[in-house]
Amino acid sequence: MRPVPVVMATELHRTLPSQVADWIATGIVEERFAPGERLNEKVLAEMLGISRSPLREALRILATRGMVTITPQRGARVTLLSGEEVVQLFDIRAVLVGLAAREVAARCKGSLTASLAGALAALEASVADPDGYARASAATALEIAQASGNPRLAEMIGSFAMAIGRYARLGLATQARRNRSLRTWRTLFAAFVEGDADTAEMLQRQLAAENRDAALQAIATRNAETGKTPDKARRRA
Amino acid sequence: MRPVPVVMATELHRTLPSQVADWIATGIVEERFAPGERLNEKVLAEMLGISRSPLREALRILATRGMVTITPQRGARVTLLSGEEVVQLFDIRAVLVGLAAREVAARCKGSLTASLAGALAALEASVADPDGYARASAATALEIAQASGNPRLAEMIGSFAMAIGRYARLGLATQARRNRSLRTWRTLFAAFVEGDADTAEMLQRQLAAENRDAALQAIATRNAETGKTPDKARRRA
DNA sequence: TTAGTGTCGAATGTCGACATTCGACACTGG
DNA sequence: CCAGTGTCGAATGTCGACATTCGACACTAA
Repeated sequence: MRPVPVVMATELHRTLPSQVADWIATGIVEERFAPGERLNEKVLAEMLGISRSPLREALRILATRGMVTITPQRGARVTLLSGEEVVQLFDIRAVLVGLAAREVAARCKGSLTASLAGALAALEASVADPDGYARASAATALEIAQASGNPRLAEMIGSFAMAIGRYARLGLATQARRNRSLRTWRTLFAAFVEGDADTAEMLQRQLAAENRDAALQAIATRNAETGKTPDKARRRA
Repeated sequence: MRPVPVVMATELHRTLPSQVADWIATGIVEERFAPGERLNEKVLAEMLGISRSPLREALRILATRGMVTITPQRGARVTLLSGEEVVQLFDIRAVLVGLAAREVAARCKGSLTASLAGALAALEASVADPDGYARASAATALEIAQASGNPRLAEMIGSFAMAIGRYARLGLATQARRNRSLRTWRTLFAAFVEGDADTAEMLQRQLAAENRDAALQAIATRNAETGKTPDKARRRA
């Protein structure tokens, strides 16, 4: 098999493991790697034309983002979450974005940042497109996180977005959900300009909770259609 | 230099990088490695009698815990946090333990778990001992996190405890602070048995915020005595 | 004296190979 | 026919060596 030229040798601005991690992450998001799928080190390394060392580091990076699960002596798999675990991750994410919203409200009192305004505009523009709105929603949360002035918080929220993005999309599949979501976003941004930190945190957590429930329901529906019990179907690919 | 036998070859229950990570982490907590100190891969590997491969993985593990900062092409250092960064980490930790407290209140309504009761007893018993109380405090937070039924949350709170433990100790150095802290703990546990999730979250966040402020003040005091501006003194060891 | 530049050394990044461990399949005995 | 066991294969874990890059020091010129 000839190496796939996804990693440019001339692209010097990032380290090799980091580039590889992003490539695999993109593959996971684009569903080229299925949840639960085994990630063979040798195969992937040869596919990319690199050694196993940087590949292993890439897998570790993805493990910290929660996108890959590494089991000692048994290798790495694309993380497959049970319904319960999805709920738990959504809950953690909810309080994190709540904190970010609180900080933004305390900072942006009076006027909105250009990037925040742009994020809201993107939400308004994409409300009819399920996939686009999901992307805009995640981008807005990340924008808020970055505007919070807490880099570590932004990093964590970004990681969660990657890990549960697949499930977040499920929760925004219907037009009714997106309409309701957009309304809450508008109220949240209003709280930003008013500098109301408590309300901002509450709204952001409410939004995350709604997304959680909608995603969970979508998962349950899908499982009922597929006839599977994914909580137990976590062995073998 | 003869290898230091800190890693038992017969200890099979954990992987080598994990053991090495814990050994270094212990060294950091016990201040055998100073904040900002360079961690030379070759030196450490020879010191432990292992190769650089497992050592590098250990450093990556510590990086995910926030105890070590890895800069590409420049190696790993023991994380040295500025006052601002300490505040930011405390803020994130505050909402995480708040979520844990909320879950515990929803679950433990009526009666306390044995381990939770034990944690409170340990707090009561160690209120006169600064270091002991700090340990008991961190242990209690971790106990609550584990009792929340959210493993990922518990893992994250544990990581934060390791990363900011040094600073948390500073905030509990005075008897007055410990007395006030213990009073809040008592109220929090009362909220647990009453099943009052909102109050539990509020109290836990309040406790974390108090610890944050006390730690920050202690840092400022220490810096004034040392005559340093640590926010800028982050270069070289 | 100082700014700039070149070289040197050391540390990290990467690689290929060997060692070890786990899972699967087949075989044997009951 | 089934349970148990042994062997085999493949994948991960570890290692030592080479390649590359960054920082430090010394040298030169203005």
